[in-house]
Amino acid sequence: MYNFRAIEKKWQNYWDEKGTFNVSVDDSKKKFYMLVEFPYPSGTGLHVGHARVYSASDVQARFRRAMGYNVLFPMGWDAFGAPAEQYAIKNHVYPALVVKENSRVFKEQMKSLGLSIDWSREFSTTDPEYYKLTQWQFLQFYKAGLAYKSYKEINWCPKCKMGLSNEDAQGGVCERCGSPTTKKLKNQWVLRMSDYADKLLDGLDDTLFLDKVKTAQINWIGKSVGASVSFKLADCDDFIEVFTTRPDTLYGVTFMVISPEHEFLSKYKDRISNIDEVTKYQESAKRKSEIERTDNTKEKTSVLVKGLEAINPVTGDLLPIWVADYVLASYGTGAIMAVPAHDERDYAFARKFSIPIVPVIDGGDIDKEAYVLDGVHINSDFLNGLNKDDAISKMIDFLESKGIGHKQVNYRLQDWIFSRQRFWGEPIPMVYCDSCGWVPVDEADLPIVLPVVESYEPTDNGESPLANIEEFVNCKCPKCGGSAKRETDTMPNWAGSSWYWLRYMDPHNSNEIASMDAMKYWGQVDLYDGGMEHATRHLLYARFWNIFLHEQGLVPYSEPFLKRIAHGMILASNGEKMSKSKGNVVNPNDMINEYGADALRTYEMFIGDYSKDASWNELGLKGCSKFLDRVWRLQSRLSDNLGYTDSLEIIINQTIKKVTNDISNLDYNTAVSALMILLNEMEKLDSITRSDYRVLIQLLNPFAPHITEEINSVCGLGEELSASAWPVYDEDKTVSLSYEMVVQVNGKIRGKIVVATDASNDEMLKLAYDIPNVKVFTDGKEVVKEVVVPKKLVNIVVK
RNA sequence: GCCUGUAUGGCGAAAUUGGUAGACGCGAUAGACUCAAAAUCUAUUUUUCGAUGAGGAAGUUCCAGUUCAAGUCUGGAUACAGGCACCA
Repeated sequence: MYNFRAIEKKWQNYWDEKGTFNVSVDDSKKKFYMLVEFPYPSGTGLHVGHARVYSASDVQARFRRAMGYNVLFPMGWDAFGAPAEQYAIKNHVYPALVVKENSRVFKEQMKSLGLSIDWSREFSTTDPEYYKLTQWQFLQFYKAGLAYKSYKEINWCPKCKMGLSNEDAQGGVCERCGSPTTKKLKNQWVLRMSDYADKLLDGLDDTLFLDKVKTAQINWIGKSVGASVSFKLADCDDFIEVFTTRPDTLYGVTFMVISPEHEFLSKYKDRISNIDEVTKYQESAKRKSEIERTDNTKEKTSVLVKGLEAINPVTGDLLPIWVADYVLASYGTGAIMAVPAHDERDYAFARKFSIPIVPVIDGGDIDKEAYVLDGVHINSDFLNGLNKDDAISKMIDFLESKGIGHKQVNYRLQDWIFSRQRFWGEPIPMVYCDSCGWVPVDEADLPIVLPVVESYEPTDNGESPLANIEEFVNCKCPKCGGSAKRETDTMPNWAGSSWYWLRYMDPHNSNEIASMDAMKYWGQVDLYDGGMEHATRHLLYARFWNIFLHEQGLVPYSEPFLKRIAHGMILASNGEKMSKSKGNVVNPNDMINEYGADALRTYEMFIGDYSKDASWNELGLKGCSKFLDRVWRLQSRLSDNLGYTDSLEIIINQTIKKVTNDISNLDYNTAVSALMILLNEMEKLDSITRSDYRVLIQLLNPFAPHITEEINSVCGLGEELSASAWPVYDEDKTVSLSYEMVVQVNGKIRGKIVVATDASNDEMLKLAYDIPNVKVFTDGKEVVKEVVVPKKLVNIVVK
């Protein structure tokens, strides 16, 4: 066993002292920007899942460097958020100190992995110099009219006095303290992201995101084309507006459903005879999450709103109005027209509450189930006999002519609620003045710094802990100079991560996000690696942010990321998620101590398809450590000769080709396997040349940078690997002169024979028929067909 | 529930995208070296019939289908994973 501990330390110190991986703008070189989602520096330290992702990014960075690129491979910390705040509340420590300590540990661990990061560009989203610019960018959103205040509901735990995510409020119970949660209406800052829905959709065409990532984004935006229709209330000159993708089924509407949050319930409370029942239902809805509310396996609950009725605009029929929580206030108008004959949910609802079902599309048997397929219209007056598309456009024309509806595009994408009632986030730089209203902080007064205090206890009324800190809250109005109060909401965790890749390009610039020169040179992120769990929100927020900055002339590209990929997770050996509570977390430090960083990196690359989850198995790591040991011991076979050994020439060229392609395609596991095969071949020989050895360690270098650099140095094989060009292969020398041809009869293998690579189809057939075992299956049979696949196989079809 | 993925030996996996299923690694078994062990090396290792040979049969979650040929394509089912807007 070679002394990996000393070797790894030696090269890590060497790279550190020399600044080997620090880069600067260099117009003479093409650039490659390798970005990986920066971590939240938790107190538990790095996880082997992190190690896989950063190792893979490092393989890519080292490979691209060898390919001649000027590679930007930076790292930083996404450190605002609840965990640091919770820790701070409990231990009365300023959260910045927690962040400092945690990120120090993370950095140390990353260094011990031998990552080729340019550490001169490190920052944390919690640095005042950084969040000053985050605040500045918020002001640009505000000044462009994209930030507004609006009342939005949040999950609320009355005991913890905290806003909760849906996950933390699952089943109407606070995950932290177990007490029942409710909803609270808060006046929140919101960014007008839905205005960018089409831009976010169209921009995807200019990217090379993985298809599943694109699909996730497209579905999240959820564009649908339909119509807005106004239903007049009976006895009243007011209208319920609905969005529907099927205005052609208007003749089949027999009732309407509104969400418990619908404004008419309070507006007309005096006319609703069963208002107590309705109010009770509204309360129960507050305890449910949207997932529970829209779960189709659960029985629909609903209350008839007595005293309010709407009128079907085409039939003139009176429509009962129901309130039900499966209708969400956040989608469309918070009200729907129900067509029970042709919608499964409406059908189940109508059946349960004995509401009439009127078929308007021919087909199916509506006594049994809703008919959701296409057909011609019936019972629909002027639409009768038309197909779906024609009926939709004719109905929209009709609605427009009557002034009670119009064509409309609807999005699932909502505006971005940008307020959090937390201490540990970027303060939103706004001031409320009784005479001037909301006023933005003067840009020159940024950053609005988080105060250093002893207690971060939450408030009783749902305000941020900042609201308790008077010296923070009280200020002068930037406009009139009168006394005013600061906004105490802070920004969501997503804010700091919505522009961090720009900052890496010019991290010490104190005047602007980054200089235009730096942003033009480093350009778009060439490869952005992150988890699938961030493929919707983070990626959409970041793209929205960047598109906006581009429109403001602040950044040179509209789309920030050229290619976004998604890696899998590392699971415990039993396939469960690793978590502290289950006690199954594997610490990379322990693995590095026992097997070395090179072995850990190689194993994590070899463990399986990078895009898929993989279960941890220490025996696999042991195997990779053995592999590196064998590479080390190959030194004993090293001769003084140069040039590839004749018998290795083809496999060396094949391996260069395979490893090059595999790393480019992120097929790290098969690249490692190809290197193992090459090593197996070399070990069969008594001696290998210096060129043989050098090419092996060059190809292995991105995976195991320390041991390869050491072998290269002690054997004097050539220039330092981190400064060497990637080996090239000769295509002609990747193909051998002969191959094993497969012979099938009726698709079953009946023989194999070695054939010259350049054999003609006729020669292949002749050799196939000559095989004794093939004769057994063809003799006396009629040959129906002969299939010849050059350089592969022959299939003889007989009857 | 909805959206998106995934499913291959005892285990992690591969398969040039319709052309030899199981490369490579782990584990296991047997052997060499050793007083012995570890380490290392060699051989075997999908199941089954056959004699440990030649060879045959079955086999990529399940059920159908397309094709000379299906892990790969089509339709349906099941299970698991990720996301569902204040976890990061």
